[in-house]
Amino acid sequence: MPKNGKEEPRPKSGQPRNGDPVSLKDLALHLGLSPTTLSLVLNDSPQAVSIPAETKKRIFDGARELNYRPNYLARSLRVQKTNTIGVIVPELSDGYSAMVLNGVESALSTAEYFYLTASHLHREDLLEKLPRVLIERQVEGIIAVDTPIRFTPTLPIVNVSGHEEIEGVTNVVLNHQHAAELGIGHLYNLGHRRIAAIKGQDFSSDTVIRWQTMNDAAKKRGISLDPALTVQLQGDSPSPEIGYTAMKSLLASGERFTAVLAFNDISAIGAIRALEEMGLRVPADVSVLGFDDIYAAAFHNPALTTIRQPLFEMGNLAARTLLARLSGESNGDVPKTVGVEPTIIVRQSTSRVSQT
Amino acid sequence: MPKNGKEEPRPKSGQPRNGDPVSLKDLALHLGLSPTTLSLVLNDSPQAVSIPAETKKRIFDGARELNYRPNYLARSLRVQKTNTIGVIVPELSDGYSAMVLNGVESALSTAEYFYLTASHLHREDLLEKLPRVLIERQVEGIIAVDTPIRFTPTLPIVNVSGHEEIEGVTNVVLNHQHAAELGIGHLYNLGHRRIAAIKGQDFSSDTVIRWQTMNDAAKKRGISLDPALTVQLQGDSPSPEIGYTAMKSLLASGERFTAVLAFNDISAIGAIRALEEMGLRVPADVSVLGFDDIYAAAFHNPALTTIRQPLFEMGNLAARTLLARLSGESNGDVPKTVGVEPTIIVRQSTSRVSQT
DNA sequence: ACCTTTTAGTAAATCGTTTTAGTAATTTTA
DNA sequence: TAAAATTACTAAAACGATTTACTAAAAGGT
Repeated sequence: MPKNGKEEPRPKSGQPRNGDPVSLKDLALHLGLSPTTLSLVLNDSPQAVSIPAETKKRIFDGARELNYRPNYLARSLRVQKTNTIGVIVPELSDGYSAMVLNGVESALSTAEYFYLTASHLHREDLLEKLPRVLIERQVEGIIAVDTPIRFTPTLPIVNVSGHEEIEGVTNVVLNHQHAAELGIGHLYNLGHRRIAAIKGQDFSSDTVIRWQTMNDAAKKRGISLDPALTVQLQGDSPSPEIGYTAMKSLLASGERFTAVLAFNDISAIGAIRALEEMGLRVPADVSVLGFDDIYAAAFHNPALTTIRQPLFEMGNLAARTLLARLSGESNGDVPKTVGVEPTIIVRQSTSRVSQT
Repeated sequence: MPKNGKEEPRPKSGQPRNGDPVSLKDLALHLGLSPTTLSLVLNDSPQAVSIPAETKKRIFDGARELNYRPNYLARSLRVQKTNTIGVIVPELSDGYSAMVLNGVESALSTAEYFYLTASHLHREDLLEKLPRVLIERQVEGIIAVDTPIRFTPTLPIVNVSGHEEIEGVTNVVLNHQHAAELGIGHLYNLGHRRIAAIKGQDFSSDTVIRWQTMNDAAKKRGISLDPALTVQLQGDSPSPEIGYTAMKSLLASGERFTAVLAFNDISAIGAIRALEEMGLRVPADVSVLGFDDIYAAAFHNPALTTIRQPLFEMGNLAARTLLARLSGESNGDVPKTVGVEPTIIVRQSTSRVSQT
């Protein structure tokens, strides 16, 4: 027969059994001690040295018995620290963001940080609103992925694939010049001179720099990327569809080319489909170079030659950089950029230009 | 010349300009009003009717001017509501989780909820720990994705592709029986009788039920899935690699078959590579049936015939179900399961069994 | 002219922790 | 044996909101 008169079965919807959560005060009452003592002991504070081991044990046992769980909200409010950051991505299902997030999480989890994710879907209103609501939720910093910064930073920001120089923002960037050298160099060395290109969408952070560095690398070799051989991805679907559509429209123009520089692997895969529907063989008739090296790249048919961008690493680095800024171990200085290196993975979608 | 003596430039590391955030008290002081009044007005509480429009305007203007942002922690603590849920997934980069998450987010954002994501990486310690720390962070409910429930629910849980019946847990499940009928039916109707199968890993929630329903569907047609033609995926890489390895080992056994039932599209893609390396053509010599219908499936070479699982929809439904339970609009009842239907997408990786 | 109602607010309690500043009892030191 | 130090705790003030219960002044009703 239970004797505590407090127990009114509060019928709260959806919740399975087990009454309301027990607070520190509840536990203190139950043990006949003050909340202060419990807090000191449970957090192993230096002031707890004077508490005898027996009392400590009583406290730990009581906590386990009553299934005490500290309320992180209350704690965070008091200590002014949430161990939470915000992550803003364009969209989750595009593979790119997921890989970066994976790296972010890996770095955060070892630091006991959590993160709130928000997708802006390229909508201007969300680009303005999401940082605000994340800040209201007291995130300590924000990692943006392939996302333009449309607000004035009031806390540490790290932007993966960001290229704008903004006070308070650290950009994690690929060495695009090197990437272009690898890509153009590879095609050039295989004898390709008329190279078609699929540019990224305007909303993609990398579109401009990629286009520029690719052009530079081409010029350096005495060739150029002909505007007549260039198409741009349209729409924000994460499917190969848009690469397919882009290549279709290029093919419709009747221009001739021996290689295609795709903005990413996804669009390369779409482009290959379009080429093959036209009766063109990859790589025999046209070489296709991807970018990113997503999981599917190695197993596509033909396996994609691609420029590998270390997405996990970039996310990981972004998180580590942010944590360093938060912990103050970077003593106050905000790196403008941190860089990562691309590599070229040569597979079956590119080959020497045919001799005919 | 600034005259407020309060302004000591607190040199906090990493933070760009702009002093400490302004609290309600700060704003109240600045306006010569009490925090109470501001709170009433800013939240448009019924008691604010007696506050004249002019004062209201003063408050709103002041809030904008000082860039006041309510502290969500404090608010949540007081009103005992966080508008936050936890999401537990095996891993982020496997495509499956990302698609589901996308659906989850879509449903949550319209309800002004945010979510904390955590990956358990199939580690037992994390399966036990993650729910606990999420609960400490006062999430109102948890969505688990393809994840075993290793704890006693004390708050509403929705498990996407969960199959255990647990008090307090709603499972969002595919109609696996229907899926098996579609899959086996399709292959059977094309004349296939010796069907190889790639089973999922033991840690995948769907492995058992899928295997069972596929066997049932086969039996119903007077055939059976021969254990000698069955292999299981090994390892937790989200790459086609493991499908490739599985198929390699099956081929090494020398058994003959005309079709392969893959656990998912990713492994189907790996399997196709292994088959082609053996000189077997897909679908001419062997038909391959995928599962999921990920973005890459339609653009693979050959395009994958696959059983579509509406992952976005499942995530969306999971979130909507959880929100309904939280809001109490489901008045307390906890649906054991909510179901979604598969469809078969016939493309180029399956064909009529050859007449030879 | 008195009572009631409305207007325009405010003080204080509260959410669940952490932390600062004590205190009373005991033990140690001089 | 008195002063100082240690031991074992606790009361109360934060953190930044929301909310309940007030109050004082003005307006309205009769």
